[in-house]
Amino acid sequence: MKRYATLKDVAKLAGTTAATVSYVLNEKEGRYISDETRRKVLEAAEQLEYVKSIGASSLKGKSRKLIAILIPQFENQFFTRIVVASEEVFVKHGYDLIICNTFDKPEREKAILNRMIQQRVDGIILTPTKMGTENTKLLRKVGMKMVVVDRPLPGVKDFFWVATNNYGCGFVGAHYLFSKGHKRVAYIGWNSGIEDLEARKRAFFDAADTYGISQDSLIVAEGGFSAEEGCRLTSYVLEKHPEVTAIFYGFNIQALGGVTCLSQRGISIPEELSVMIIGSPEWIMAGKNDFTHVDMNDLELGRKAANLLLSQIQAEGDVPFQHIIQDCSLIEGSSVRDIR
Amino acid sequence: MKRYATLKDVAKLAGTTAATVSYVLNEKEGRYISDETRRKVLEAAEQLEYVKSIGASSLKGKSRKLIAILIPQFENQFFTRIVVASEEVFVKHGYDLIICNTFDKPEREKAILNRMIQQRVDGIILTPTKMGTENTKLLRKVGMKMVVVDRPLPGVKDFFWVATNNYGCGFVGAHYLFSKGHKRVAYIGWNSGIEDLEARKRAFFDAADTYGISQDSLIVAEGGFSAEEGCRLTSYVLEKHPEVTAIFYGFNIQALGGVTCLSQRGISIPEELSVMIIGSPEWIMAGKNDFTHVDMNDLELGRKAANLLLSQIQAEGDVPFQHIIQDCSLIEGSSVRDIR
DNA sequence: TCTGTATAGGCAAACGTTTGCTTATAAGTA
DNA sequence: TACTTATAAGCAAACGTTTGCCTATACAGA
Repeated sequence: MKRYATLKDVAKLAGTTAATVSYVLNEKEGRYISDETRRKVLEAAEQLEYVKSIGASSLKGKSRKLIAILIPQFENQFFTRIVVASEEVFVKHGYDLIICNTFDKPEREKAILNRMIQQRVDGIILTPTKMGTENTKLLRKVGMKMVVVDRPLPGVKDFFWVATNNYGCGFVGAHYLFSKGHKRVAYIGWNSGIEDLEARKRAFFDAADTYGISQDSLIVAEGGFSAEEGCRLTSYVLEKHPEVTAIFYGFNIQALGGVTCLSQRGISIPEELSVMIIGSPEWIMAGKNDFTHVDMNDLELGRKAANLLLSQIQAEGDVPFQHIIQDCSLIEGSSVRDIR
Repeated sequence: MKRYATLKDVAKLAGTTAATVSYVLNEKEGRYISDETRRKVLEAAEQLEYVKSIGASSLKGKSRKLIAILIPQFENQFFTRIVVASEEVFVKHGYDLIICNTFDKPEREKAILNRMIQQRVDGIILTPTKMGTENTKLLRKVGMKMVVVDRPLPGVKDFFWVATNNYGCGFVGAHYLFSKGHKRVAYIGWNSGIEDLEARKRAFFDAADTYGISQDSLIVAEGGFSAEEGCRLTSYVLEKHPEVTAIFYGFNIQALGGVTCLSQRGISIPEELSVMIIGSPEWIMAGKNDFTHVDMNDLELGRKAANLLLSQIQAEGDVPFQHIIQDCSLIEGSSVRDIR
């Protein structure tokens, strides 16, 4: 690889000094530059294909113009949408995005966060793993600008948080099912070990309660976060609890495996079984599919997170901590039968 | 934001010099360090929460450990899969990924590429827009390590290329349709202005030819790259050419809109109309969907691109240019009726 | 005692920018 | 003429690393 031209190279060709070149190229005011010099500098820079090194200029205190975003699941459209939406905001403000996949593994998260500090990024958007509080300790100590998305940092008092109202999502979905007369309902979920996500399940029980449905008629099946697990859990429910009339999927990746599994078994939705899902992956309304689901407005979540981070970065002093909890909305499809 | 501790800070606390600290922390051999000094340095670094600045060290000729990947459509799973797969490879080798969305807009591409040189990334993976040849001129001149993915750089002789055999994809899909007895078939595609992608359409005609089907019985409808356009084009075909028995979608995003539109119109697949699609987005086999399609092995494409870039980066001298063209495979679903 | 070598670590230049300080000329004003 | 001010641009330090070069001590062998 060839060497990049430096300010000095340009200066030499233009018959001036690096300082002058720097002033010309950065269009800094407060310094007098003759038209003649400006022209020569511009010409020389052009000819040598000069491109400044952000690394070097950031040494002098300039911003690196880099934002890092860490998400736990790249295969989950909920997160890729957050990325897309925030990227749009950042790019508009001249920032580039380093996107990393933690695979929900705490060690990966720790390693990546450390590298992001090494890169001296201007800010971080993070959906923490279950070790997030521990892993962000250093970030919080050095005062790295950070916005936490989706899941909170348990035990931490002050942080910027943009999230979905998980309890609300669970409640609105479950409520709809019960309102259509379903009494034997199974909740399929992810045993993530992440407290905040459990709210979906709690809401499910609470919604049942408002309909006077006892816990005994409710089934809960939890397992790993994958389509395969979704299929396995679904099969389990079908076999052990043939009496259920509806399944409530708390997580869209499991739902994907689950409903595909149902179709393959020839179970017709909603005639034989009703289905409700939290989340809005593309497939949910694609082609022959038309699932009733709870939308979390993923894109808006991403935009809010990006703007919150930018406001921190651009602020002179401290910005007061903020928690933005976004509500969800129920999208009615044709996967829930009215059995009243 | 607090100042990060520097080598000097650590050195002062440990009672030594920056040089020694650097040697200790980088575990460089060839320099004698007493256990006592090492201990003190490590302790001081720990205490001050020292994190090295990659920016500064890259000034001294060290790699920045950054790879950029530019894709044109973030909402297209074909590309996000390439990103995921290559990320895994890169991270394993200690590289971070800057992921950017060009939105298929040449100006964006140009601006982003320029910023990537400013960031002095170690290499770039790029799916070029139609102005790619022009926009990568500088990159090629400065000898930036680069792998082009999916679409070629027309007019450029030497570049690393990892792509799908677009002609092959078109042929295998079309061939299958004709083999099932379809004679009046519509091809719905994207008028991208990108030569290489046109191969899909050419293959469609060629496949028809091998079955002795004349051009007159074939329909071509082309438009923009979006689900909405897919729906519009589909409606157009249905209305203007009710005689078609099958639709061949050349691009998955258009297909999404198209088949959803078909379902909403109550047209049953494959009883009333057969459908073939190039690409394997998640929805294609999800839930009630089971579309016959042409798989491009997106993940493998990403892995190959990443490895090709790494081999360039790690090589001492020049690596011979390479074109890797990957074949596709037909996945049989239930969306094509046998009407022989 | 002298030389050689293994061990330990300091000093300072360099990487490519940015910017405060300084100098030099020309033109305007008292 | 002397003093100010506007215009133009050079010099060098600094940012945080890395690394070649040098110095110093200790101990071994001759």
